Amino acid sequence: MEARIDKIKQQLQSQGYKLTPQREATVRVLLENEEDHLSAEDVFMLVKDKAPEIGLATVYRTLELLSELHVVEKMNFGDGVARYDLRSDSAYHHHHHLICVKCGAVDEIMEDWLTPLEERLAVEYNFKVHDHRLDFQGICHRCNEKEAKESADGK
Amino acid sequence: MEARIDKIKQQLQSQGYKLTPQREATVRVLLENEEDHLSAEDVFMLVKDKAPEIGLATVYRTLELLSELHVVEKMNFGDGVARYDLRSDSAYHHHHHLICVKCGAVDEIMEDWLTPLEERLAVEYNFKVHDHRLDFQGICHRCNEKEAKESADGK
DNA sequence: TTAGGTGCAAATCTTTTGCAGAAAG
DNA sequence: CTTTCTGCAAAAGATTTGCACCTAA
Repeated sequence: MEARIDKIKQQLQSQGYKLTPQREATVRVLLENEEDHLSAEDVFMLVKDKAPEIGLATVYRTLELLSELHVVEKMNFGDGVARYDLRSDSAYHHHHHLICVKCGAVDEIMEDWLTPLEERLAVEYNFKVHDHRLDFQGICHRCNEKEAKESADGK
Repeated sequence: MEARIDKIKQQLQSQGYKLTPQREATVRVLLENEEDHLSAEDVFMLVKDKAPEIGLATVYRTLELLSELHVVEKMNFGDGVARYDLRSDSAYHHHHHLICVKCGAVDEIMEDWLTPLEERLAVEYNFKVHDHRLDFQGICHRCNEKEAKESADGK
């Protein structure tokens, strides 16, 4: 974890930015919640535990900055708030979501399924892909299992 | 076009809703601009030509209603506004976007590339897919061609 | 006549910005 | 010192809501 923070510090410094205590606290929250897709408000509340004096505007500014540096990915699931995800090297470009319409959970899958499609896009549409995003809406394995269990119980 | 409006009228009526003049004007704007991905504000301004007395709130309410009925698809490209797309039967479920990071254009491709992946999701992740969304960010064919031309001109 | 619809204005919610002071090199 | 950063409060934008009136079965 410290190694990853150091790396982000270097990324910031190479562009003339500082890793201030507020930014570090924000990054730590993202690191500690890598599984989730936190909104700015979520991050703000978690950061407040570490640094109670921080302002929401600073969180927004930090997330925006990290987003520009491609340290986090800013995304939008259509619920009116932007969500932010730490972008580990291996996740880069191979990062899809399974969004459960029943319980709201967002799971990630890290397989790289789209490279062949991107090649087709270049050839057939003359479109040079920089990045992509693939989300599936449906019923997650937890809800499927729960339902299977309930109907087995004769419910 | 009238046939499609009739169909939407039936969809509304089957749920107890009416196709009012305002709603019809809104649907017509969507039909006439099927290639685009209009924001609520865009729709509002276009609808005003047909029905100047309409209010923005009505447009929002109409788009929301049509969205619930799956007549339009509400989506979000990360620029802070929701965009709405008429959902033709054939487009249903096979509707991907090519978003140009240079000029901002959003093109659509209608191929069905994901069915095999959805089968894998069901088997490997026990995830039952209802819908999906696939967006590519990159450079569109227009920008690619323009750039090719400019470098050919020795620019 | 009754439920559904509408326009308007006000309210709400997320995100951004201006500014004066604080921190870091 | 000078640039970058911060917190606060205000502003901005998109969307939603309350309400009184309207309209069609």
